[in-house]
Amino acid sequence: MTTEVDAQPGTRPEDKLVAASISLDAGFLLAKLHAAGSVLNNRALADFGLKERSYSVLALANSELEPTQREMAEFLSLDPSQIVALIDELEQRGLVIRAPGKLDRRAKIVSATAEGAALFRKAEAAARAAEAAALAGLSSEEVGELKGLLRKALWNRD
Amino acid sequence: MTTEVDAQPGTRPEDKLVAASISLDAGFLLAKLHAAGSVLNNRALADFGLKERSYSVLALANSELEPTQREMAEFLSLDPSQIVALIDELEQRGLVIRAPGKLDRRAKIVSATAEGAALFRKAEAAARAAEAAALAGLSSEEVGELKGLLRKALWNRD
DNA sequence: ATGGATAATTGAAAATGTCAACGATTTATT
DNA sequence: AATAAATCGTTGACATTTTCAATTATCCAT
Repeated sequence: MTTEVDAQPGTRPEDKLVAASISLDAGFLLAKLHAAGSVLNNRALADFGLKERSYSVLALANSELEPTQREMAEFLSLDPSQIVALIDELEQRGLVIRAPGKLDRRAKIVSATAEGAALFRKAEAAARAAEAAALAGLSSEEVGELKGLLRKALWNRD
Repeated sequence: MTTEVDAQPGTRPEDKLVAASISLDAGFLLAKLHAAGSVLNNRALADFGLKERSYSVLALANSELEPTQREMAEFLSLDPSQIVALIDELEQRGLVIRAPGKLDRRAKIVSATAEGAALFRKAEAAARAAEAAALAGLSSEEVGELKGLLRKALWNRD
C-alpha cells in the first residue's frame, strides 16, 4: 500500500487529491490543464522542430494581420526580448522574415515565408490532434463551450 | 499611429491579434488566461509571503487528505524536487510539518500547523478575490460552467 | 535474504523569466 | 523647426524555474 488514505471506489490513486479545496480554484485548474496539454503539444510539435512558443509566433506570422514584434509579445504574454530570440531562430530557418513597419520604421512586421506557411499548415494539424487528445474528456460541444468561456473571460467576446 | 492595420471599432489595439487563428487554440487560451490570472494571484498572495506554488502546497497541507510529497508533486504537475524546496521554506516558517507516512516510512505526509492553517485562511480569501478579478468578464454561472468543464477535462467529472 | 522498485533529497545543467540600458525612430512640446 | 519625451527592437545580466541523474532509506516480490 502506498497511499495513506484509501481511495474512493473508481478513483485512481493519482487523483486522491482531487478532493482538496484547491481543485475548485480556477487558477489551479487552468494551470493543470494547460500543463497536461503542453506536454502533448510539445511532443506533437517536436516533429517539426517547434515548441509551443515558436509555434505561436509562427501562427501569428502566418496571419494576415501584419503583427509587429511588440504586438506579438503583448498577445503571447511574453517579454519583447523573448520574441526576439524566437524570431531569430525562425528567421534563420527561413520560416519568417522581418520587415520594417510601413508607418513606423522602429517596428518590425513579422510574416511567414512560403516555407514557413507550409510548415505551419502541417504543424497546425498536429497541434489540433494534440488538443483533441488533451480535451478527450469533453464532447465537441463542450470543447466549444470551454473555448467560448475562455475567450469571453479574456476579451469579453465569443 | 502605432498599429499597422486599423483596429476594428471597439477593439482595443492590444487585441488586434485576437483575429489570428491561434485565438481558437485551447492551449493558447488556457495559457493566456492562466498568465493573466497568475499576475493577480501572485500580487494578492505576496501580502502573505506566498506565491501560487507555495499557496498550492499550503492548500494541500491544509486538507484532511494527508498528502505525501510525491502525491503533491503529481497533483501540482511539479517535479518532486521542487516540492522539497517549497516545503522546506514553508516548514522553516512554521507553516507546515513533515511526518513520516504511517504505512510507508519513505513517504512524508505534509500537514499544516495551526499557524499554517490561519495563514491559509487569510490567503485563501485573497486568492478568491484575485480569481474573481481575473474572471470578471464572466457571470458567476459562467465561472461555474468553466470550472466544471476544466474539471471534466482533467478528471472526467464535475 | 536478496534484488528491484519507490520516496525524498541533493546538486548540476538547461531553459525561461525579468529587467535595465542602448540606438534608432516617432510623437509631443515649445 | 528644434528639442524633449516616449516607443521599438535588441542586447546582456541576473534570477527563477525546469529537468534530470545520482544517492540514501525503505518497501515489496521472489
